[in-house]
Amino acid sequence: MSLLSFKLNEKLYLRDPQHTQLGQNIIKKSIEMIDKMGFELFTFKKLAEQIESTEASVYRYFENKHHLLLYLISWYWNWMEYRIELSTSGLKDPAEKLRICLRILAEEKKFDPTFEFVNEAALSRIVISELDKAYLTKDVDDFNKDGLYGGFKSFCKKVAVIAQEVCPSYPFTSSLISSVALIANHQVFFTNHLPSLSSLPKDNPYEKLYEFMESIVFLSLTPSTK
Amino acid sequence: MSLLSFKLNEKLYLRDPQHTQLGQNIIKKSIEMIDKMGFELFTFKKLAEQIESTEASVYRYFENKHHLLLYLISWYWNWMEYRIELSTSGLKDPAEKLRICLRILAEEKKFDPTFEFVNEAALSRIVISELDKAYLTKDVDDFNKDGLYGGFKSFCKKVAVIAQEVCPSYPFTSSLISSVALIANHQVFFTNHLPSLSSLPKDNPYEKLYEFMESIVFLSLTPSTK
DNA sequence: TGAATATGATAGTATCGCTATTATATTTGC
DNA sequence: GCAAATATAATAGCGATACTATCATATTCA
Repeated sequence: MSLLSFKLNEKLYLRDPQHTQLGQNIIKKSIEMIDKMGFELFTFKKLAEQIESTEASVYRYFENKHHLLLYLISWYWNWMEYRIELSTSGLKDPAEKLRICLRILAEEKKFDPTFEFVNEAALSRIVISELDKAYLTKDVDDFNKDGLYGGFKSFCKKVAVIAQEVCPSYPFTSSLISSVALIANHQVFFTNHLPSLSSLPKDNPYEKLYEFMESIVFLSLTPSTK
Repeated sequence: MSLLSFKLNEKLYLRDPQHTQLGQNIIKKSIEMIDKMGFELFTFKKLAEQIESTEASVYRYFENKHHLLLYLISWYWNWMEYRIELSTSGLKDPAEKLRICLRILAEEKKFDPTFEFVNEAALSRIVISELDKAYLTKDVDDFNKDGLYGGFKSFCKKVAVIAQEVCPSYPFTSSLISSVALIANHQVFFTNHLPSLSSLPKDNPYEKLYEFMESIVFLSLTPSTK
């Protein structure tokens, strides 16, 4: 059992998967499977076969596969926020803190041994390709009321507060940060699959991605001398 | 029958829906239905009932509902490109042309009587909420090989060429334009449903959305005096 | 008018998303 | 250590989805 675990919104699950062996298996294996086959083809039945359990047992942890996806995505943004806290605590200069946030957003995600049952590299690929499907749904208002998007919203809020310190007079901080958080994902996807939509190098796009994001954010937050 | 029609990639459909009454009904009614119920709940069976035809007949026009969605999205970006051509032809100044492109991207979409059987207002809402689902799929590479994303890619290319004229030395033009094209959609969605992620006013976000996009693009393309 | 083509009507299949029931482990509280 | 509570397994079933197939009937147009 991991030493650290995140307190995720209780409406994301029926039974907390972090606290049982079966639950952790569900998380671990579903990340693997969704990464490999994509969310559409992933089903609780197939998952149950893989973890040698039953469909009914999985349904005791999650209402349905969409809630499981929301759980994984929420976990991801909690993890991202936790890493930003780790890396910026103690620092004073907001511009420096903001650069660290952008670095963390832009960099390639690697396995974090703090959380044994989560493969963050695979999870980040899931977030890249499934994030919008989780949010852009007709149920968005109900889900939002239940706080199911808390992870992403809290992450964006945290970065936006720092950005606002960098330039208190900029009028579009929330939009800028949520846009950049999404851009980080989209541009990686485009680079890999629709390269004509991207200006980043296919092998290791991450450094240039950071430059791109940094220039957008800091040009916006640094009023030019007119 | 409309005077104008777009030449869409032939792999998007099995039989060209623009050229028959049934085909136009399929387009018209599917836009209405997907807008109302969302793509997940939309099925060919329900569509067939609405247009008083049969499931089998619909399948003679489109391989499946995902291809129909790709068709609609492709049509949308063709329409957007056509409007940019209309509005910028004859103009010389690339900065002025680029501003017009951003205006068209940011503005609220209204019914265009040139194309009787397409409700562009509804279609634009579909593009806002379903675009990423259409692109972020495991089949992306196959679809791309067949040219099914041609509409969006061609649109972005056209705008990127103009942007490159504004600032030939900027290294991220393709990324900038594809990002801004997506931002336009996401920010409208966020404003309506997840307002804490947006800085735009809920009633009529379009004017501020334009300002936001304009500032990102022109700050990036206007090298500051360092 | 006859041949080709488009559409309608109907049926069928495998899978999906989910619920229900009952039996068997496993944990825990006393 | 035992009974009671709880978690999981095993199995079945239901309505809907995403198609495919077949055959009959319109419509068009050569």
